[in-house]
Amino acid sequence: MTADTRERILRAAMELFWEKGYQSTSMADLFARAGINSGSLYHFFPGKQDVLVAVLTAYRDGIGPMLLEPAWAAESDPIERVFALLDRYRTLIVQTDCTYGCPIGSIALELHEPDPAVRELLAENFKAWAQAVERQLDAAGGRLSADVDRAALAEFVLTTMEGAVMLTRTHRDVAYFDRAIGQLREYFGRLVQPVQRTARTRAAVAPRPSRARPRSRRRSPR
Amino acid sequence: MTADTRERILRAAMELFWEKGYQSTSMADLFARAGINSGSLYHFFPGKQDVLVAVLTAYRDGIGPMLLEPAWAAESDPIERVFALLDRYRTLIVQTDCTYGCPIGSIALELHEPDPAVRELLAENFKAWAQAVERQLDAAGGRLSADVDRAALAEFVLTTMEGAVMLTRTHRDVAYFDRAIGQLREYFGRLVQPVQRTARTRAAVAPRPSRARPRSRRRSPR
DNA sequence: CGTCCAGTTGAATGACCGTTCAAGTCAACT
DNA sequence: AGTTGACTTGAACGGTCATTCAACTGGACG
Repeated sequence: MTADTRERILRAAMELFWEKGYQSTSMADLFARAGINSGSLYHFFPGKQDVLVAVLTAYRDGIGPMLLEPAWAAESDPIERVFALLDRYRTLIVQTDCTYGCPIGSIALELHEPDPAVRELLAENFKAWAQAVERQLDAAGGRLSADVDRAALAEFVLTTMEGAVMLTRTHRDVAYFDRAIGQLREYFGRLVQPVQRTARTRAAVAPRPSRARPRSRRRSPR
Repeated sequence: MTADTRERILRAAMELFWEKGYQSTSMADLFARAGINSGSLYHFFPGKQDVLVAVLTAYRDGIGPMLLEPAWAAESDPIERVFALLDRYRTLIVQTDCTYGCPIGSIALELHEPDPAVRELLAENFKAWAQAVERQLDAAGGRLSADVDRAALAEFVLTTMEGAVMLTRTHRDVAYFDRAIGQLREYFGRLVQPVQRTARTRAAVAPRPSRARPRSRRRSPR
């Protein structure tokens, strides 16, 4: 009632595409979730794909205020901020019982021959994410040795996150996510001061035990 | 004619699920590609999902003879074999103009609430892949320092590959794959002899320039 | 009050979906 | 020659899909 119809449609679409994917979400699903009739939706959007475009645009524009800033509020250390961001995904995964993952990644793999506009928006989402991580790596300054390619490393964080989410969802077990992030931490730990490392600098960046990470390798206690 | 009908269906399904995904492949597509009528398919399979189960079973059973052994035939060094395997995926990606990826990964993300049988087969495919890599890491013996968790590292190789394929397909640019594998190589290079490393051992495992990797970071020359 | 029009209603549409099945073919066996 | 049964044919079925549209609502404006 209070909410603008177009916005209700957008919110419903974001939820449903995340829950069931784009293709598996029917227009009837959308009408029901948004509490509208078909005509209302088609008054605002020419078709289903245009809803997707609007959703991906909203995601792209919301990455900063909705995802990054909350993730970084609690941490000031740039490298720990990156892992805090990853931990936000972990929280979402756990909250949804390992059934939902990254909404962008799901759609990216779901559409095999996407419309150019859609593909470009998917790419922009990934780029915005990676560039935000890259900015944190830049902020880490000398902590990362000079020969580290910040952009490639930031992209690698995204690659790891997306792969980890896929394995986690498939196995329905967060332990896969935790092990992947653990390996990424291990990598980061070794990217700092590779030649001469003192006890001080190692302690500052080495993988530190985060809460409740299961010790067993192949299976989490469930 | 010569081929068994069931096998023709299976081959057609593997092709189509790889090309268009599971959900986007219609039964009519399957009939046409296999050159049969609907009744014939339903004589061998109760329904569409059972075709998927058969496909995933075939993938699982074919990982060794169809994927790993060819990839490892040319390489004897265990660690280089892992990267040779990754390079096979690279070849497939390039051959399909960055439109197809890992068939298992696509299906894994496409199905949001898969039948338990399907999910189990997806998991088995991932496990078989990671365990094969793990066996190579084991074969590397002392080359990897003792405190490296072989299983977790092998799983991380899979995570990286799947994430890399996703970014590559989205951007339609192999450079994303190459950069991800480059980071993985960097990681591997630093996992060998972390305390004392001689010029000999470093040269043996350090990232080596593989053919035709573009120098520019963000964009491949296309 | 009359006009207008952005926004809404919800039944209808045609295309396509996975699946069914009665009828047919043909090689193998008695 | 007759019977069986695995395999094939292809039209047909009911359901769901995205989309359409003529009719309706209600506030804004002159």
